[in-house]
Amino acid sequence: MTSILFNFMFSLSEENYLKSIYHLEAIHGKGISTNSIAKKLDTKASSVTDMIKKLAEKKVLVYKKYQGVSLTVLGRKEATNIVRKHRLWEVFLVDKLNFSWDEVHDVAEQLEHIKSPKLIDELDVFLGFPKMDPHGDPIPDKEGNFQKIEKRLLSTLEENKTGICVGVNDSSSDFLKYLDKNNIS
Amino acid sequence: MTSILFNFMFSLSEENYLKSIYHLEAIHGKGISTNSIAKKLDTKASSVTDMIKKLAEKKVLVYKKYQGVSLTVLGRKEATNIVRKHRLWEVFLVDKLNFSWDEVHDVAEQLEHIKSPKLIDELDVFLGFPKMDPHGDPIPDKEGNFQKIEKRLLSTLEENKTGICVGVNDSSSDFLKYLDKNNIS
DNA sequence: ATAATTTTTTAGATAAGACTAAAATTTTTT
DNA sequence: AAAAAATTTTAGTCTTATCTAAAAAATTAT
Repeated sequence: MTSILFNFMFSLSEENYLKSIYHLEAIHGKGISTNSIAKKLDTKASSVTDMIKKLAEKKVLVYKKYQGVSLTVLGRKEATNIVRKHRLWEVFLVDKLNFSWDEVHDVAEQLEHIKSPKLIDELDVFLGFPKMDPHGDPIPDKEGNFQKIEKRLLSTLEENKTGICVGVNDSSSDFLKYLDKNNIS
Repeated sequence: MTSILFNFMFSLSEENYLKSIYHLEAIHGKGISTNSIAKKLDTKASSVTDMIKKLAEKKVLVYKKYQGVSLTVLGRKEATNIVRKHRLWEVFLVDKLNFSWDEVHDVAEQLEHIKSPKLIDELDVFLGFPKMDPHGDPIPDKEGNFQKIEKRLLSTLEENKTGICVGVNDSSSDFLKYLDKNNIS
């Protein structure tokens, strides 16, 4: 009685692979290695090989043995939509349910897999079409477009100069608490 | 990389079994048959036997071969919490996201499995501690208590008498549309 | 350029949750 | 109270997504 997946739908696991590859491509460009995916998902390289074969058959990525993978247009569209859902849910949790920014990640990881186009579009309306999530990352719109935000590392900011902190790279609970203690929000 | 379940947590499938048995007990009392569970979950009796053995080991129900099952206190607590989550999400969808009452069921089926005590408690606060879902069914509170509501069938209502429609037994989309057409809301 | 190391893939195994077919048990009918 | 029918359980198989161990290929070092 495990719920049915249509051809154009993806399992929880497939979605997590797509999202990870998407994030890795954003940093390292095309041709993501098996090992880096394994590290990101805290799994074994052999598991990754199995899954990317399956995802290649589903036309969401291109795979050639020993040469890493790249998302197709379809795969990137799918991944972007998962990111959109994740970030909209984070806004909901912080703006409406009194979550702090260091608490939202695990719950959003679950909520991002809920399948209902109407749900996410209405959530977008309800939240007032936010452009950024609580960590300062951009939220893709329905079509997958989002604004790039000019960001630089706090460590490259000169002493006594000021800036607006719009996001963090390390969203671990510990690091976010450290920022709170130093009045960076 | 399938997400980890702690001992006190239940898989998607386990939760669906608990919920079904809970609903069957509400109608038929203790001692729910293998076949009735199979029908409710649209699965095979042999699959049910496997699962109820597993759930009996986890102490959420009592099972004796050929004699059906009954929820334990722990099992009922777990099931009630799933029902609470389902119905709170239904209220959210209707009150905040412009869903109509005939659209909420499938999405709530997914949302009810999100694991986060804070999420559901804050959602309860955000919605103003609703006592009823959009179908007129009671929403259990944090402790699992809820008010029983006096309900009778519309078919037992005399002609030209009026009443307040608080719920439906058949929540299929077609039936709910039929009600809309006849101005019953 | 060959040896050592690292990465990736293959092969085979496992666990959860479902299935089919057949056996066991209970219930109903006569 | 037997026989027939229905229900439930067992036994064995399948799929998905994982794993370990070993083989293959690519990369790095000497």
